[in-house]
Amino acid sequence: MSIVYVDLETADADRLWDYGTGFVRIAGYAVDNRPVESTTDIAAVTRTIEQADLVVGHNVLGFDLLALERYHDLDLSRLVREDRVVDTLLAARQNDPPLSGSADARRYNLDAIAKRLGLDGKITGAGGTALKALAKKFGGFDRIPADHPDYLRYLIQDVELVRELSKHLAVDDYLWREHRVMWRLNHITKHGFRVDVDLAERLIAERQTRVRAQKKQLHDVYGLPLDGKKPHTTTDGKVALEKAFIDLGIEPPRTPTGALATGKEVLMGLEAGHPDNTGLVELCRTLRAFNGERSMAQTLMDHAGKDGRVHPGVDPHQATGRISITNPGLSVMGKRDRGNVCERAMLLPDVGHVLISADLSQIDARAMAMHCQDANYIAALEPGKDMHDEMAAAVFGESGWDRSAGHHPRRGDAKAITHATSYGMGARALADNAGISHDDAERQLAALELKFPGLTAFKTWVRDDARRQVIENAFGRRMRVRPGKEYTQAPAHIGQGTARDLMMEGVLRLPEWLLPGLRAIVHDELVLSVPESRADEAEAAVLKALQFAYRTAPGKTPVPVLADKSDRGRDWADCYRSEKKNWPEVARDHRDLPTCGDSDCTWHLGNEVISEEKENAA
DNA sequence: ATGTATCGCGCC
DNA sequence: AAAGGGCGCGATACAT
Repeated sequence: MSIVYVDLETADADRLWDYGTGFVRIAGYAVDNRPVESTTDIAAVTRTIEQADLVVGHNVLGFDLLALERYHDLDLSRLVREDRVVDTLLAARQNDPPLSGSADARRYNLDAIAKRLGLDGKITGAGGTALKALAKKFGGFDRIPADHPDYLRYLIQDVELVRELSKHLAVDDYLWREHRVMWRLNHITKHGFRVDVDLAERLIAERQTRVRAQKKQLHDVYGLPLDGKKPHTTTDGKVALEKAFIDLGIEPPRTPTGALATGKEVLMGLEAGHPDNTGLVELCRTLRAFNGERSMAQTLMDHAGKDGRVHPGVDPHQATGRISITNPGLSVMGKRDRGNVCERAMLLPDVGHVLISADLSQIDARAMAMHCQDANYIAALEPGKDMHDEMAAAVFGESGWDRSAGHHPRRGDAKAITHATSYGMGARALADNAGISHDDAERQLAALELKFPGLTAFKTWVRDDARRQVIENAFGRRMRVRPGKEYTQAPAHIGQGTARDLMMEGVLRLPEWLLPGLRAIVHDELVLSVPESRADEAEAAVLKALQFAYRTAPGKTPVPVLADKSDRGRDWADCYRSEKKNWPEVARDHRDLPTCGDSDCTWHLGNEVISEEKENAA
């Protein structure tokens, strides 16, 4: 059994996909207990890795081995398939799971882990690690002399840290599965998502025009500063806004910390509360329009490489295991608002391809059902039933609902209640969320406890279990719960964490030919670019992979996992043209129209501006 | 100069 | 006693 510990020094890590030959500069490696070697003969190290029984390194599946695969023909697929890779980053997270929240994000770099284990941390230099200092001194990571003694010392120390660290990390079955999962998902990074650069640049220009006009209005009418990107959040801007509110006879709204609040909810609340105060309504509307301006087009362009694609990172760092797609953050692109959903039109299938998408139905609820085994809850998730209809019937009664005619009249309220049952929402939040009275909310929460006794008992159990701080989901993922937050976090982590792994089960079931087409994963949704000629076959294969029955253990009642597919899209927004049929502009076809009669249309706004300008000129 | 916190937008 | 959870990104203010 030979183990190779490995680390690479490369050009700027952000340029993995478009740097070209020479990206990998030096490799450091050690075989078993032998001394660490460093070399610029990357091909030789690649062969050493391929021949090893096991290769171990920090974030190797997310970076180093991807680089060797891209530039040095490493057969990574085979290494992973044969369980011959241990990524110590993935292992560290399973051994010592992260808390939720940003405060825990820095616990998993090699330096921090080493120090926790009582080992020496990384060599430091001026302004951070020795490596950063060198890059600064020589003008870039790719300009550090490959034989610089500090450079080599840094590399060698990292390999030694990895080797030492690996002795402290357990490898369980879940972790082997996780390596196969991440190898699959990293196809998203590897192939990238094609960007409609012309459209992005057009949207950037249109936004600039809009924002300039809004800033001028805020300046002229209320005295806000003109400079800066968000003048209303600057100190001077807040002073001017507070004065504006007071002049309008309104006490300035505050955030919990006492700062001036300018968020959407607050402003809409003010508008609704003072409909006759026209000056106030005007101010709130102007601020809301300005707040709503985001720069997704700019973000996409910032991350687009020479290949005209973005290669987002796929990071499973969340406390529940849920996956973040970052740089750019595709998981948070707009979908609910009419204007925002069209931002997705900037993302395209490959040439000759279409985009397809499929999402899992109420997957968090199914995850809870598997764990709690509540008969009523499982029954509500049977194929052909609608969870929210069943929930509405459970709490509001069957009266007024004709099952054969369609949805329960209070299905909308029930959606919030489904979440309330899983995540420990209180009566107050439920009342706000569902638009019902506090008393009603209390009654319904109590009714749910009776209707779903198994769910209630499971939540009690897992809250208690979470006092050990680390709980396990159905697949064996370990998740940390913040002490004191067991009541809400423990059930939530089970729901989200198991939902995550049910989606990954689907990912593992995808046929290999589809993997290069993976473009995004948004928690319960997969997006793929597939050849137009094979779209039928691809859709069938994706739905087959994502749909199965799952039970958490032998003898337990299985719960079906169900999926729906979207439309085939010529861009990502186009995938949702049926789902958003009230917004015709979501469809790609609509963009090809020379004009449309809708004054709020995203695509034909430009025409209108031009005609207004013409009128002004005349 | 660099890192952290806060706010507010967005997503599931 | 009461309690929805999990995130990313950008702009700004502030500390070091």
